[in-house]
Formats: sequence, structure tokens, C-alpha cells
Amino acid sequence: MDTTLELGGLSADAYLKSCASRTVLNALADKWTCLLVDALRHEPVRFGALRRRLDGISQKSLTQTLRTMERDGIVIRTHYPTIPPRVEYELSALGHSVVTLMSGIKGWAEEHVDEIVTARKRYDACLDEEAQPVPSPLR
Amino acid sequence: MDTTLELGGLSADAYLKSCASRTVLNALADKWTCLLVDALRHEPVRFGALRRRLDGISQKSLTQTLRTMERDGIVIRTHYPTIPPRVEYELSALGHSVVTLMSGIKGWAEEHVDEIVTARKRYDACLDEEAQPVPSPLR
DNA sequence: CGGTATCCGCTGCGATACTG
DNA sequence: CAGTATCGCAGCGGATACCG
Repeated sequence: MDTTLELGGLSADAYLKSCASRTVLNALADKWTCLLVDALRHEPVRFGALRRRLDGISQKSLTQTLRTMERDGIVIRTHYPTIPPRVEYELSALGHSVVTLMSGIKGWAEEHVDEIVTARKRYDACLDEEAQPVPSPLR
Repeated sequence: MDTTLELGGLSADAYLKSCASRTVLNALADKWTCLLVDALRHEPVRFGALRRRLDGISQKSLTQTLRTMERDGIVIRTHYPTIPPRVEYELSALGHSVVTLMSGIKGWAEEHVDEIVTARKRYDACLDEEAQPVPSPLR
């Protein structure tokens, strides 16, 4: 039995590069997208606030990511033509339906960061000791 | 109340670029990582089988992604020195603990692909009609 | 404030060729 | 079969400057 065939005969298969769901996966499987969905999960947030929250993101990347999410119907952009201008972003219904998954990924990363850092050290140490079989005690 | 402070006083915060959990998020939030976790969720799979399953992946990217996952302790690599050689990859306990989330992302992409494709068309159409205010009925 | 436009260095990734 | 090594290009993302 193929797991790509669930109830109702869902035809999309992200394993296929020509399937549109692959492009959706590509958009979702992104660091910034994940953090943005999480950041917007409770209430609308302004552009500047998002920029401060997502430490290290450039203005360009933030704009681009938000624009893609808006295009995909994940977020809703509201522009208040005040002076100074004010732009708020909020999740659509579609966006809210993926909050659990995206916040879950972020949460998992935070929960298991210690195990993973340890695993990385162990892996790197093993490579090192292969390269230097014996650290030559004399000389 | 800050959502980064859950029970037990978890100190990791993926919003901060200097936090190690950001690097974990970076590794997880990847198209190939997501598909690989899903592909390995039931049983060990050989390198060649993974390559055929993940349509469009290059050998280099597959090797790199698997190596990173092995380093992070997500997958276990087993090499059988037969002729021809045979290498199997399987999820570790840590890897199994993220299957639900990763397969969930893939599943969500497949479930909502139609809505998103529609949203994209609508967005692109709106941009076009702004560029061409009236499609000049007369010529 | 919230963009857009431009430049530009870096690396991500695919293609190809070769190895144990 | 399952890699490693090398090359070469495209695109991402940061920095900067300017606009509504």
C-alpha cells in the first residue's frame, strides 16, 4: 500500500518534482516561513515588529517571504494609509490550519537542540580521530 | 507572557540567530529533509531507492542531506561491505520523534495544493489587471 | 514606516567524471 | 552500488540607496 493514496484518493504527491504540491512543500519548508507563521499565530503584527522578532532576517528576505505567503493565501496584508504608513500581517484561515505543524517544528527544534548539538560534537570528534589515528605522544 | 518560555523554563529560542536551535530549524526546514524523514518512516531504505523515490534530487544533494541528518543524529547509516556495496539508512529514535511533524507538513502541502494554486492564480491575475487597467475591448 | 531597486559576494546545487 | 571530487552557473540573501 502506498502512503500517497489516503482516503478519498488524494492525487497530489510531493515526491514527484512535477507535482504542484512539491512547490507548496518548497514554500513551507523554509526557516523564515516557519518562524513567520509562528509569530503571527495569535494576532496581526506590523512589518517592523516582525523584523525585530526574526533576529537576523534582512528587510528584503522578510518582504519576499511575506509576499510569497500572501500570494499563497497563507497571510493577509492590510495597508493603513496613515502617516506614517502602517502595514499589518495576519494569518488567513488557511494559514491558521498550518500553525500547529509549523510551531511544532520550531518547538521540536528548541526541545531537542541539546541532543543534536551533542550528536554533532560526537560525529565531528569521530571524524577527527580517524584523521589523526595516534596523536603522537612523543616529539 | 512570552511563548518562548514554556513549562520547565526551556531556554532555547529559534527567533534568535545566535541560538543553536536556529541551526536545528535550518536543518529541519528543508524540502529534502522533510521528504527523507517521511520516506524512512517505516523501514530502512537503500541509497538508490531513496534517490529514485525523491524525484529530482541530485546524488550530491541526497548524500549531503543524509550526511547532515546522520551528523544530527536523525538517521543511522549502515554500510554492508558486500559486493556490490550496500548502504541502508533508517531513522534513529530522535528521527522517529519528528516523523509526525515532517510527514504532516508533506501531507498538508498535498491536501491544500489546490487552494494554494488557486490563490496564486488570483494573486497573479490581480497584478496583471493593475498593469493593464482595461484590456482595450476595441482595437 | 514600509517598502522598492540595485549591486554583488557567496554558496547551493546540478552535471560530469572518477573511485572503492 | 554508493559514493567523492571538481567545475560552473544561478539564485539567495545582505548592504546600501532611494521613494510614497
